[in-house]
Amino acid sequence: LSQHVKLEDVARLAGVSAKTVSRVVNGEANVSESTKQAVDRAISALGYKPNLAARSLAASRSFLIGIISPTVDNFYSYFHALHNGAIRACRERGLHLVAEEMDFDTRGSLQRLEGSLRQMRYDGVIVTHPANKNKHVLDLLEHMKIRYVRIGPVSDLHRSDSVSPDETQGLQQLAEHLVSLGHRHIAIAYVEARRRNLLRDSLVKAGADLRHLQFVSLSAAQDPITAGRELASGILALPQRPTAVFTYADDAAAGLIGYAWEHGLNIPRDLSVVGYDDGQVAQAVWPPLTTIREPLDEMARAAVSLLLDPAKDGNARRIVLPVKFIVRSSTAVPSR
Amino acid sequence: LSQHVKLEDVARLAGVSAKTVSRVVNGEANVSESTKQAVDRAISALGYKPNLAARSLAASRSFLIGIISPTVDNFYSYFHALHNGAIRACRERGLHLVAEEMDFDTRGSLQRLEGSLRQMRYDGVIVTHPANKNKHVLDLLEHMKIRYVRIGPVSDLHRSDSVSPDETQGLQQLAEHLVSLGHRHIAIAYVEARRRNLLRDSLVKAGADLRHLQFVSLSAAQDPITAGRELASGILALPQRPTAVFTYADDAAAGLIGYAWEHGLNIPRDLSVVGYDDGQVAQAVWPPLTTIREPLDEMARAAVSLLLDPAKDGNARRIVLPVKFIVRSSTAVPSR
DNA sequence: ATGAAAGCGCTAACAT
DNA sequence: ATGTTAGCGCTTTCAT
Repeated sequence: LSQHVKLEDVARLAGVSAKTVSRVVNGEANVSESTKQAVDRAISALGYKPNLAARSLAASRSFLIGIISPTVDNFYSYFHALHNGAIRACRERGLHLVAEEMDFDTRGSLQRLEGSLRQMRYDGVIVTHPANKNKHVLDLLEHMKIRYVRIGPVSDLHRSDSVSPDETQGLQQLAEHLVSLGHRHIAIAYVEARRRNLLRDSLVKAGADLRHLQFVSLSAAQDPITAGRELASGILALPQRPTAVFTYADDAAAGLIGYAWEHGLNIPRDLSVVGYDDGQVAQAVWPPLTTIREPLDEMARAAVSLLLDPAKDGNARRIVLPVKFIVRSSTAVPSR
Repeated sequence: LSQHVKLEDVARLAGVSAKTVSRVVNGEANVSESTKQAVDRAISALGYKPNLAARSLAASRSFLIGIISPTVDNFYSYFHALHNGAIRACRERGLHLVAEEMDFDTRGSLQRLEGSLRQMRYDGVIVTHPANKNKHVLDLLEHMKIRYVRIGPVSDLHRSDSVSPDETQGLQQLAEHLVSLGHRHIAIAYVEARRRNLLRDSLVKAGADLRHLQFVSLSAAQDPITAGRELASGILALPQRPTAVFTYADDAAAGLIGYAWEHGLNIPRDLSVVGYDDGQVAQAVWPPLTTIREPLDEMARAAVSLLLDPAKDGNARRIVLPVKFIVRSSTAVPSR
């Protein structure tokens, strides 16, 4: 595939003038069916996508829609928070952020992304979960020679610049918090083995007895609230009920807490609960959640920085930002 | 103010070449302090902003950063949902969405917006709350002759195209739901008088006795969760406690529910609760909230449509989309 | 129905 | 330190 296919290239292949190609691209009338087809064939053969900048300049329209909305700082969700941070970082540098939404289920989403990248010619691209783990997306970006930064926990660090949360310290603080409150029987509900292992090791380091820890694996596909309720039901049925539970997401913790109230338990008196994310839900439930917050705003800013000042050597750079452990009233001294 | 100030205009006023102006704009070295100042003066005198498209084309960089994130459908917040809808609607039409974040507190935010609008040359702009009620923003857009659509409830309908939720039907369903369950003493906690009045009238129409309704005004400035807790505390202290409460936001309902559990009340047995938004929080709390959902995705799509096909006559158009009333278990037959 | 030429507003490369 | 020239890739306008 060639790097930058132009209108002219298409015109040459189709054996028509550039203007005719332009007519086809813009769906103007006055094009015979036969030439239209010839042009369409040439376009898809070359993978042509019009250059947005050139188009905008000539047609004096931008093909961009703006949306004016307020800065929302508190109570946000993961992706929204990343977007906010990136928008601000861009603005400070005279850039703008464009969201490329991808549904990974749909066939053709990768192709659509490629088309979009072709025409937008981004200065750089930030890749979040789950695209940051998607081989096809990363391959595509590299093939198109587009600078990109992955955001979130990633393996193969050499592959590109990345910005990740560092959970070790936060999880250690959490472990010490629970142990110092007197918790011994602690349940860990996890989706990723990585985080389970980190927390397990932190708890042991904080003095917990490995034999008293319980691990419950949960599917990422499941709705977190339902998962939290099922988790609660499982825990309440246990002969030796833990006094504290860590869940992999605030939503799951919320489901757990709801189930507990419903069944006459009092949180945190009967069960301490720890969430993850510090999203909107963390403060909406009662009691508000002890949780862990990723520095999403700073992570997004760091990603923009990496994108904008190129590495001196060719090596992939990595920025690691510590998560923040937040104590609220969903954890307390166990009653037993 | 002139419509489209160009580099050349600045150059002429400053008495230098276009290239020199370009150097100043791009912060290149090799510009004497005196000419730099002269150029800067000319730039601000003319209100010059470089044309993004021209710049991109010449420099072969877009000044745009892309961010690839997944489609998130469930559990979203108001602005995020609007953005999602607009992003998709744009994509379907070969456009892209750029977020212009505005913090209305800061001085200079309007100027920044103006600069951004100048250089982006949006095909159209979607204006959400609270900017949709901001005279300065609307004046600016009109003065710059930029097509815009307001989204959300607006007055002065003649002023521009708009897309609004229609709450009457949804609130009527809510009113009938409560009355049919047997609720008579109902509290309405509101921020906007408009919505309070709508609900009041709906309740009366559904057969409620106006004398049994209680109205509690809340400040929009207050954190909704705290507001909900205070609301709960006020309601519990009442001699004649209502059997149902409507709150203006799910967050406030969440605060209310938390306070209730904490003080030994059972929701919905002792008190039915109704929220508004159907955001992430609505399903995270226990019991999940009976609430009202604005069709944010459709509203955003409608806004993009209005932007793209111009009105035949010059009249402002208005699209009204009904909200959806959603029954969950936070409302039930009163126990008394 | 199709083509040729000019130019959108800026920056790159090369002057001086 | 500053100016000149030639494009960037498309659409417009005007031919044919």
